[in-house]
This record gives sequence, C-alpha cells and structure tokens, in this order.
Amino acid sequence: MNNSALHTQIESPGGVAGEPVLRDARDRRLLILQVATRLFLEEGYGAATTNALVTRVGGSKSTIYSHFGSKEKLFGAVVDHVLAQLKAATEGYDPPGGDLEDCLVDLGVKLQAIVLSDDHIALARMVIGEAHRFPEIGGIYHEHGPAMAQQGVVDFLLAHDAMPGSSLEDIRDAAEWFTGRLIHRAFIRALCGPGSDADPQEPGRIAQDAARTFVQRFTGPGRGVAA
Amino acid sequence: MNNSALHTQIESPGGVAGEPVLRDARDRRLLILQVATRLFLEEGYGAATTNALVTRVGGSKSTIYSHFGSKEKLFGAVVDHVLAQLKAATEGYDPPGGDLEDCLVDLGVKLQAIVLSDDHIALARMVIGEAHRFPEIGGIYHEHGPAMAQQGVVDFLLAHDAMPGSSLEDIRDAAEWFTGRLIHRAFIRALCGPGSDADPQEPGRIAQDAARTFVQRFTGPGRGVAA
DNA sequence: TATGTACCGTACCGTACGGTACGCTTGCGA
DNA sequence: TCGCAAGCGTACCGTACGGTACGGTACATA
Repeated sequence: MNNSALHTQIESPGGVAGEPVLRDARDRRLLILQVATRLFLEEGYGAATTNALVTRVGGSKSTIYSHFGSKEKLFGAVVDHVLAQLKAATEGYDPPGGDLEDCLVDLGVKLQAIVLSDDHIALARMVIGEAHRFPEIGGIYHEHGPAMAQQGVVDFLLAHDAMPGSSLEDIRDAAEWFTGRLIHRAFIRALCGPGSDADPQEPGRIAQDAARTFVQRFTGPGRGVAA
Repeated sequence: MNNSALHTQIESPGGVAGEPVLRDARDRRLLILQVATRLFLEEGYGAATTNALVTRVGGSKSTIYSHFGSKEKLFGAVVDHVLAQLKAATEGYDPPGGDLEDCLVDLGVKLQAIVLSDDHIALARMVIGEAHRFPEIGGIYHEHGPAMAQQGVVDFLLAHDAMPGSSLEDIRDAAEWFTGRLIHRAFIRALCGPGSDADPQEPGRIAQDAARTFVQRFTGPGRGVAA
C-alpha cells in the first residue's frame, strides 16, 4: 500500500550543498513544519531527534525553538498539519454516477486508499503510541480522523437517500457496518507492521463485497429490524 | 471499560517494606516478568525505565539483566506473556445453548470484553507505537491477537454450522463483517485515548445488533452472492 | 547610515537513560 | 565445612537527548 497523495514536501536545503537556499525566507516556519512532518512520520515521535531535524532542515536549532517552543508543541503542530492534509485529500469528493452500489464501491476504494496510505498509518501509529503521554492529541486525531470518516459515510448515505425512512441512528449503525467491513482488518494489520501486501486486488474485492452486501442488507425491501 | 480478568499480579516486595520477601526464590524471573508487564502496560515502552522496574520489583538491576539480557528482550518476553494471558482468557469458552443469534450475542460480548480490556488496549498501543522499531513483535502480536480472534469467530461459525453450504472464503468474509461491526469503532476509539465511556450499555447493544444483522444477512434463505 | 528582526553556528548545560563492574550476603547441597 | 550459584546494592560509564546561550550575519526598512 503505497500512496503518495499526501506528499507535498519541499526540497530541503542543507542536505548535500552546504549553502542555505532559503535564507531569510518568510516561510521558514512552514518549511520546518513540513520537514518535521516527514521526520516524525518516518521515525516516530521518540526516535525523531531535534538534532536530526536540524540536519534535515538546515539552519539552526535556535530557529526551530523560536518558532515552536518545544518538541511537544512541534508534535502537536505536525499532527494538525497531517490531519489538514488528510482532510484536503477528502474534500471535493465527487461520487460517480450510477446506482448506489457503484457509488459505494467508489467511496469504499477512496476511503481505503486514504486510511491505508503510508502517511496515515504512520500518523496513527505515532498518535496511538503516544496517546498515553498526549491524550489531547489522541482526541484531536480521533475527532478529525476516524470520527470524521464515519461522519463522511453517514453524510454520503444521507445525500444519496440510500436508506429512505430510516432513523439517523439506523443510518449511523449501517455506516459502522460499512466502515468496519471496509477497513478494520487491513487497518489493524497495517498498524501492526509492514505486512505482506501479497494481494493488491484485495482492497477492490473488499470494497465490492462491502458495497454489495450493504445494498442487500440495508436497502430495498426486507430491511429493518426483524421480530 | 475496566476489565481485570487478566490481572494475576503477585504482591511485589520492596514496595513499602524494605525487607525483601522473595529472597532467593526460584521464581525470581517470573516475578520480574510480572512486575515488568504491569510497568510496561502502565507506562509504555519508552517511559518504562529499568530503574523504575528495579524500584518496583525490589532487588537489583544486575539480577534483571542476568535473567533478560536487555530491555528489548525483556519487552519481547512481556509481549509474549500478555499474549499468553489473553489466550488463556479465551480458552475454555463454552457458548450457551439457544439459537445462533443468542450464541453470537454471547460470543460478541465476550470478545468485546477481551479486546477492549485495559490490558489489551495498553498492549496494542505499545506494540503499535513500537511496530516501527520492533516489526517482529508487531507480527507476533498480530498473529496471536487480531488474527487469532478472527480465526476464533470462523471456528465458531464452523462449529455451529451457521452457514451450511458456504465456502470457507464466504465464512471468512462473514466473520470479518461480524468482528468489524463488533469491534472496529470502539477499538479505534480506545486506542486513541481514554474516551468518554458515557454509555455502558453500548457494548451490549452493538453485540445484539451485530448478531441480529448477521443472522439476517448471512444465514437462512436469500443469502449468498446476488447477480 | 542606523536600527530592528530573523536567522545562523556552535558550544554548552543538565539530566536521564541503558547497561556494567564489583564486592558483599545468603542459602543450598556435597 | 566448603564451594558455589543466585541475588543484592551501589557506584559508575558512556551516550544521547531536549533545550539554552551567545555572538555573529544578512537584509529590509527608515
């Protein structure tokens, strides 16, 4: 699962060439944030050293500490930054024409691509691993990540009037069925390690299964609470 | 979600009383392992200090290093230990009588209790957070945790002949639907932070929804692949 | 030309960590 | 009684980290 949709990295100065390239640039802060984001995502919070950041971004540690007051605050800014990128990747989603099942397949594939993207997995690992030291950041991630995705599915179902006559609670439950089926297994596996991505067709297969079964179960005749 | 089913802690010496209680005990190693387990689960890998372990377990750091060669190896032993406890908690599961739906509700409630237990959440956080540094341990956890749970549901469905005539692949897919619905949302939420456990009836409600919907969709007439 | 601001570079501080060395004590078995 | 394995306590080592200090530099504005 290799996804580069979220990469907006800028060339970092100070790498090979000793001469600073962006000297006195107004967006020094943004550059630091972007490089720090890549560093944190690659190394994790604990292993990402401020000295390593200085090496990558070029310049001086003092500048970094003048923009962000501490490593913890920088971490918070990085999480916000990645969440904003993830949100941007979801905006402007335009479901294709066709019947509900086709739309659900499309939505499912897109959702999987974002949730299972390298950047999101790295972010989730980091946030989960540090949830205990930074509970607030864990809450922010959950609110703007998983909870947002869940709400996105609910909105989709409402916009398509996929379950006419159903209560909002039923629609929420249906959305949980859908996302659980779509994501759960692959997400947990990805969080646990690189995993053997032996079958590149698996995401599509699961999206189709999720969509088909969803339509059969939650829409059309015979749905609703039995007994 | 407060679950103490996994706690088998032994009273640690050296806490208040200065006199060592288990001096020269043969099971010094086990005691260290148990205390280390609690320490790691409470503090996380990075924040769990070997000095803190010495303070809690009593005795000397040399002893710890003579039993386990390094902090990393101790970590591996702790993960194995917790996984063994989790496995022990699932063994001897005896589904109640009654129809399939009742059995599924019971299975669902038990599964939730284990997966969402404090110890398992703490373990999962730790493993996920360090999956990058210890990919092997991530694999071990996944194999003996999530994958095992998944297989347990498959075995349950097979033992109850819940989906007669279905292929093994269909049964696996059905088990993924069930576990995804059961666990996904609450598990992710728990991983992200303490969360507001406002509704203690939620697990039961979800287990019932999962069981009822599962029976409607995957068993009885009208199931199977459409079109 | 004077001044303020942002940044650079480097040296440094205090601390905390994982891990080791070493001499002492205790209790068991021959 | 002796030796030996296991454990104890403490001091210590090397290192790496987050964070700070400080003098110097470039540039924009007035």
